[in-house]
Amino acid sequence: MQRTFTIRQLTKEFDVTARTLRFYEDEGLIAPERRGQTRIYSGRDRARITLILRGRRVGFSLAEIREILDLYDVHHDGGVMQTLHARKKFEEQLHKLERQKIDIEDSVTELRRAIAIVDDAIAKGELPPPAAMQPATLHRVAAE
Amino acid sequence: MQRTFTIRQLTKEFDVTARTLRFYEDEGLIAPERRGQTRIYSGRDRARITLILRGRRVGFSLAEIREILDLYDVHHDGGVMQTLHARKKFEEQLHKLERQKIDIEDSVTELRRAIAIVDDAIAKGELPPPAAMQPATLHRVAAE
DNA sequence: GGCGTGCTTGACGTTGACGTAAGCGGAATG
DNA sequence: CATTCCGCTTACGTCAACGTCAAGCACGCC
Repeated sequence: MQRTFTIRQLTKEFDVTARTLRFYEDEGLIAPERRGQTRIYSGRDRARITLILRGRRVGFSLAEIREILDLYDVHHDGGVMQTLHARKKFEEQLHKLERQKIDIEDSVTELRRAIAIVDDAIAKGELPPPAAMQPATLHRVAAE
Repeated sequence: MQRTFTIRQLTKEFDVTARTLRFYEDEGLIAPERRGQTRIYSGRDRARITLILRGRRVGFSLAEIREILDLYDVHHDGGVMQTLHARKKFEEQLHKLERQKIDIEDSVTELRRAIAIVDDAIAKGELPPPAAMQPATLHRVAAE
């Protein structure tokens, strides 16, 4: 099992450009070692990249992602207050995510409905009835 | 029950600025009527705004949102080919959302774990043990 | 008629998240 | 030894999604 990674390996694994990884470093999100000039990424760096990219996919800004990463870095110098503050921040992120989950589930059911309507129309009469689906779906949303 | 809305009503309801709604109009995402100069938003416009904002919250770009809205607008002039194409697009969006849902669920369980660790540390010995949580969580991710 | 208030249309500014181009430093390969 | 790959840095460019003025009309009201 490999303990360190080159920048190329990571760009291929995560499908991002080297520019992106260097940018994240400039922003202080990761801090790979150097052998001379060359960056050497550790497993920890790799783990952080995983978090960053997943955060990105679910719509977090880099600033928010930085906050989360910082929370994981609360170490020895942190008193109880610090720890409690971290806990609060974690919960905030949690709530945001759960809200997003609901949004996604709503969107999913809506898309399933739309697909079902399309399938129905195709199955029945080749061409779908003119205004069958667009008012139906949109006004259901409007009703809420 | 009211059938039309002013721009102010909608900005308050959705907590966005008027600039944002006008911007969406410039981008062709909504098309309110006019009484003279003034915009009059219909229930359909309102429904589309709901979709736009929900899309935004789950991380879609306006371009992607536009695509989805366009799909709902496939009407009378659409043949079977058009309809099938729409169906395909719907399914693409569906897959993207389901992928995001997994990302979110992963993040949620991770956050819950982190919170549990914090709580544990607080409950046991006031100050959390120095390097208890940060390597634990980050290396679990790295292990995958 | 003057005043404020709300809505309008430009046009330019801003922020985040990178892309792109130019040029240099090693190292490996023919 | 010259070339060809990476990789590095510095600096400017870009695109999306609005924000922020500036300036103007239409109105209701005192």
